[in-house]
Amino acid sequence: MDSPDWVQNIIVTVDVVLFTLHAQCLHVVLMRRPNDPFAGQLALPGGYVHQADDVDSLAAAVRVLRTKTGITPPYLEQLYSFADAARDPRGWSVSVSYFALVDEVVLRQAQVDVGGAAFDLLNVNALAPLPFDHNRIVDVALKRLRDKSAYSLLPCYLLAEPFTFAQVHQTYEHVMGVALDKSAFRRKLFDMNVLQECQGQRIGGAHRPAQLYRVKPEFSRRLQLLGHTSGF
Amino acid sequence: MDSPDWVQNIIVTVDVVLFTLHAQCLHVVLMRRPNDPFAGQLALPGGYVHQADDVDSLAAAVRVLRTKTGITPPYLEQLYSFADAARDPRGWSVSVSYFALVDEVVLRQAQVDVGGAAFDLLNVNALAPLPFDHNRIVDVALKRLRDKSAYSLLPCYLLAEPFTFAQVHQTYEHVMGVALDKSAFRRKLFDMNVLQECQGQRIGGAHRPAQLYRVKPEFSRRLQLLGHTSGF
DNA sequence: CTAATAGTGTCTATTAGACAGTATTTA
DNA sequence: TAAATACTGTCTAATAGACACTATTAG
Repeated sequence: MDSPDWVQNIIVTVDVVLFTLHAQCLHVVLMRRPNDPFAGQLALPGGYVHQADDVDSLAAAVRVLRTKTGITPPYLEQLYSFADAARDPRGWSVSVSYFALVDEVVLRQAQVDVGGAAFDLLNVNALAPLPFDHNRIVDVALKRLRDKSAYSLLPCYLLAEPFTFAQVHQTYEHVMGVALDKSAFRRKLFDMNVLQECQGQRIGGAHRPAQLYRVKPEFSRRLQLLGHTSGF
Repeated sequence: MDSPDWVQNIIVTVDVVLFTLHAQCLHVVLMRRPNDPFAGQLALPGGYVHQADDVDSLAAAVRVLRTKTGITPPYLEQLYSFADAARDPRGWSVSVSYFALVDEVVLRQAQVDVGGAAFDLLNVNALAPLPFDHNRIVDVALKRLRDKSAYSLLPCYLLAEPFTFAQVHQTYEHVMGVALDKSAFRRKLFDMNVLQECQGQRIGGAHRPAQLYRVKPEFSRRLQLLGHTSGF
């Protein structure tokens, strides 16, 4: 690196693509921007990195989500960095982007806690034009989520625990956008050895009750916040 | 994003993990730092983003590599962003990191053009302690390279064209660090349909000459500089 | 019993590893 | 011819999809 005989004046932000499952479809959480640029428009939750408060960019992402949405998601992973002169009208900027998963129950509770309609959900299959390069960020996040879902337990983080095998199966289908053979999927899922059976059975209609599962503690929840490119 | 009622003063750099194959082992290109911090030590080629010159972080990475090593690598991909308060003694910093591949012939030619021992090679299996968090960056890059090599033509970019099947085979083995069955590898490689035969045959010892190949133009070389998460 | 959903077994087509065999060159 | 390397064919074990089957509940 050269000596700084010229001055850098680059904006550094974090943005989070927070996915959830609503009405059997993947949705992205969007917030109405309180300030310029693009005040009043729906955009990804994001914000400046605070040098004094954030030890690193992950901490910044966690803080932004907690502050703006009230959610601390069970899964959060760095996605990509979008860094160029044109993406923000204020000038050269870096967005260190993350993607996150949360179940709808936690999401709705947070929405109540924060006091109503703080954020909106948008179906990923019918995404409105977003400010900055946020459409591109969502596209990259969606691709990453689908790619990783083929060999990981990621979609399980979209479900409230405990959940049934059928719920997991449907969730993978909704995320991947294709039908998955039940039997083959069952083998693959349980061969991953990441779920554990729960006590109690699902009550429902006039049908055979299903076994309940949760993610094993060692793979579960906020542990994922640490390693940034772990397998699951 | 909130209004900037406080001031950001974050250093934004790019760093590149440039791999090559030397003496049948993966090596990383390192440069002796001309300035503080860590002046005189070997480190990854990197530098400040120049807001005036670089349209985006990829352009910054290309410029840094060209300027410092004389190399424009055939493959260059964003790796990860390392962004925290502690990695650089000068303060809160973001390193948008890239990884790149180049063959040793191009590398040596660049070394001559630049005028001698501008850079060093370090075997990835015996990596010295590096300044900043560069060891961690190399680790992440190495993992990414190995993961992607299992289902892509990435290791081909470590070879000078044209090359033989045997060379490709050995290169994959050196990158992955395991023996690969020749016959199965052959099927897999050609099923990818990314190589094309060349005129002429390799001359060598008193043996049957091998067919020569190159990467098909549509998958080849600096096209890769564009799409940032393409399959190959 | 029936209806409905949960869960299992089994056949088959495809794939990857192992490895033996054939082909083509120079000396 | 022999020696060396390039390339191909075939057997087999593991895998994934398709789909038929059994199991367990409420009414």
